[in-house]
Amino acid sequence: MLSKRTLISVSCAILLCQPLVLRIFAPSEKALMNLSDKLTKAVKDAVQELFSATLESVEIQPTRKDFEGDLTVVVFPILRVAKGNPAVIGEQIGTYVKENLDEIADFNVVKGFLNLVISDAFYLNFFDVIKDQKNFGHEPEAGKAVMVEYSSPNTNKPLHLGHIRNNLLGYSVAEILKASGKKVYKTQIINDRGIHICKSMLAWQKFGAGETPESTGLKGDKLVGNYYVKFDKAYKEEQSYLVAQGKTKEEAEKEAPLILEAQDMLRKWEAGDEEVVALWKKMNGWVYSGFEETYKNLGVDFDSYYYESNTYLLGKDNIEEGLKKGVFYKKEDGSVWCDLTEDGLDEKLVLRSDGTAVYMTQDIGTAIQRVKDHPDVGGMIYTVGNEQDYHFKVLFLILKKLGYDWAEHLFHLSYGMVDLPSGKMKSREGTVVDADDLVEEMATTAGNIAQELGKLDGYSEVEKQELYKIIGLGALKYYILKVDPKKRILFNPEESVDFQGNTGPFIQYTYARIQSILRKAQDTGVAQDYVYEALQPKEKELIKQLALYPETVQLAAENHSPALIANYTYDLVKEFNSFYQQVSILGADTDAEKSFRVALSKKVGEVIEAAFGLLGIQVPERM
RNA sequence: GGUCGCGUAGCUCAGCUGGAUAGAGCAUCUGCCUUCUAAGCAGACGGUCACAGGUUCGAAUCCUGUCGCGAUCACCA
Repeated sequence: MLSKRTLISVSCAILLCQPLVLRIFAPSEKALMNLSDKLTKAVKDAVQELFSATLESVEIQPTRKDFEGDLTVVVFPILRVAKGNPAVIGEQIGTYVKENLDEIADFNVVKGFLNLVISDAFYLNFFDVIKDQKNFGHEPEAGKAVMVEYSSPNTNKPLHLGHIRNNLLGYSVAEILKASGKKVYKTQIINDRGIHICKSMLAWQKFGAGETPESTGLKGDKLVGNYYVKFDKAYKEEQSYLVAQGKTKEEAEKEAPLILEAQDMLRKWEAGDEEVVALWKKMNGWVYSGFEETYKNLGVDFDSYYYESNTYLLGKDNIEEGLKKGVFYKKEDGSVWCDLTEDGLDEKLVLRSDGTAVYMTQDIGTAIQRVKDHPDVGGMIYTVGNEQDYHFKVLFLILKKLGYDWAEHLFHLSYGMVDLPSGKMKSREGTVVDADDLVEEMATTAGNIAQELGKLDGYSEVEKQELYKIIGLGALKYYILKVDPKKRILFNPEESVDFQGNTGPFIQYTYARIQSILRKAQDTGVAQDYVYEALQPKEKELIKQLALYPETVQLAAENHSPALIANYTYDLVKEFNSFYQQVSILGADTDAEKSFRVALSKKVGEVIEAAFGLLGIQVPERM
């Protein structure tokens, strides 16, 4: 049920009450809307007229490939109001619908399925409507804004493959929501304070010998990450020493000088100690510029940043408020709790007995602060791994209890872990797949393949490198985004990501092919206008697939699932390649055919580009 | 142990709100480049949809239970 929580309840409602294949979202696409509505109405009328019975709803689905037809009416549910043989009833309804709707060219009945053939004229008309439409399938902004939080890294180590999934998902879902008609704010919360940050600071202070990104040539986040690892190593050594002296493991962990020093540093930081704060600023600055570079490489961006160093004290006032409202209660020791047992959850601490905040306190405060900062926000999406499912369940419930209207529209975009064949990635054990390295490797692989194929004559070295990066990133992003976010991903660095079949490069390749045709069409002066009447089967299939784009965008937004966009694009591209193979475009027999096919190819290219844009994947002119 | 999620072809994944013979890609095998880019197309092979019940005219899909994998159950974040 949680996964059904959605920010776009309006469009959701539209989708639910119109379970039809062809659905409309822009006024100019009325042709399609009319068809699904008309068909539903016609079937109802048929049942009324033939059987004097009233039908509540009509189940219509796309006709399966193995049967003749475009849309199929399932007859079985109709049997409830009209008793009889499904084949006969199907035949009767089919006859009625064909007689009463111009768009229905023919029909056939197989078992309880009434397959309807839609006229070429209808499809041609539809294509004519969308042909020159900019932003086909994307809706203009309307209603309340949505805030999408993603990335949210710690500033003590570089980004890795896990962050990549987070970033790609968050960015893509944000873009999909925009396309579905939402104003979106992309944001993150940067975990820039706390004991873990002090660890790398302390290690740098002790062992760093004044190293800087400039002096070492290392990216700032990498440099700081190294010191985080160094701290851990030295800390472990101290522990072994203490254990050798007879201390227990737990005692050693607590009493090692390094950890005590780090804790001392944290206290100083919280007290605003100038020297510590200066060091903190310097090292965080290094990390931020390192992150910026990675984000830029990945092609993701943000509209605002929230820093935990600013927000970690937030929420206490809200706890006070909650106490007054009776949402929370205080225990004898002064700690504050929220009782969620009636909701099937536990009691949750929201303020420590010493009055300090916990993670939950902060998240409550930050959520409220965000809406204050952005008054048009009506909901939020948190892109955070599924290990925090419980945390967000509790957070959302508490915010609801506190009575915020936007709390009804919070969604935890929970995703599965990215694991290696060896198991979990562990930064301390050096088993992480570094984000920058991976992006670079992907580009290198793309370059190797491209060189073998040798189709890039005339490209400069710079252009080639740029292209390799587009393809490499395309492969990586598609590989990650085509999987349902909920599922965990097993990533094997030994087996490189595919570049053939259901992959990003395959789709990019198709796009490049289309551009090649369009360039030639331009050069040879193919006419823009045409009069076309009879569609080839492959042409029809392509138009049908194009027609699915608008609803796919809405569905992806509703389900917060880039995977739906990826799958759609793959289907479109497969359809196009099949068409490309079977039907000659520039070598068509007549000018009308040629013009129509060029226009069709152009539109397919535009939709590929738009859909891939929603995944954050670029498309190349050649490859 | 409680709670949540996942389990579909050798591998990686689709399968919408229950509907027709469960679909793709990779891998293996067969064809197709003197015609628009072969990162392609066409085809073959491959599945007790984890297991057992139930609801239904109809279940991979919904319900219950079992098993397996993962996550989570802190005055950590």
